[in-house]
Amino acid sequence: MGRKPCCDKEGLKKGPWTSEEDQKLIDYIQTYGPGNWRSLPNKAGLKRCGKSCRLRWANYLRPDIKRGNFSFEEEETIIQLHSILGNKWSAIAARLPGRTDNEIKNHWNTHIRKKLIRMGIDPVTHGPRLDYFDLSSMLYTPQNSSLLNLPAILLNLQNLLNPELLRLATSQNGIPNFSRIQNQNLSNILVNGPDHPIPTSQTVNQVVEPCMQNMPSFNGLLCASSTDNSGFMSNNSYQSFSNGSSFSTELSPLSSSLLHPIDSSPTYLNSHTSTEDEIDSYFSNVENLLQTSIL
DNA sequence: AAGCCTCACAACCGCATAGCA
DNA sequence: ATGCTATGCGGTTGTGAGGCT
Repeated sequence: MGRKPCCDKEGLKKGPWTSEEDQKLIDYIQTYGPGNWRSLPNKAGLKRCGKSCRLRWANYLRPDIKRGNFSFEEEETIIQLHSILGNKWSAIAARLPGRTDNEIKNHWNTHIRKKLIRMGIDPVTHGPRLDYFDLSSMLYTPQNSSLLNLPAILLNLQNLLNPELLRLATSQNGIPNFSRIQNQNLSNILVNGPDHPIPTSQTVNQVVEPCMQNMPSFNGLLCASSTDNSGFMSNNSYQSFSNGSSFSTELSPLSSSLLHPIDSSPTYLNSHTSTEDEIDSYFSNVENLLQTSIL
């Protein structure tokens, strides 16, 4: 004997709910409570299956649902939880009062996922994307001497680094020839960001680790910063950069202080929308600038 | 103005699982 | 222990709005 369908498909309405249907469902649930979803449609006078009623109530009609745009803190929380829980939308929703799993899932797929991709972060692993940018040509062109590598690396880290700490680190650690480049306005790019943002690259993780070994003060430089919803880097995201794309399995307390940016300046973490053409153009400009700065 | 395209979000579908008889 | 049912969950699809050509 096969499993009975959750509801009799005959004569049941599908598709968008009308305001009359919504009102019937609200009236019924306010009077009797949700109770048995299977029998609810008949009792409430709805030609819908119980599943559809439950979904409509849970995702749209429930009085405690928070509508409207996701805040920066909410997005940060989602990213952080997703890095730990994966696509466990209901578990994520449980930690975001007023948000439904469906809403979070949709927001992830339509907004957050794309933002992470634009930033060069794999939305599945929360580590650097391996298929997005190949900086090896930039780092190892014949014109490049090895001295070019670190500034190039740092340019690509500008999304991740607190500029003040970056300046401190570069001055304290005496990166060869870097001060000369700074004198030629490269520091402005590092600190203020270019007109267009650059995403984190596939090679960032590969090149940062040796840097970190040589420069212990780099640990702790990675920071989250944003003043609006346009750009962000979650704690786990930058943790994953700093420890080789693995992250703590222990969920840190989701206090707002943890999520607060170190620097509220909107300038250096500038990840507004950019096309791949713009990104290509940006890298081309950076390469030219570096070459003219050093030669 | 019309057709096409893209995006965001609501809703659906099928599977998993908990709970109960 | 087993089978059935209701509910929960996550992936996918459908639809409408807005932008673009």
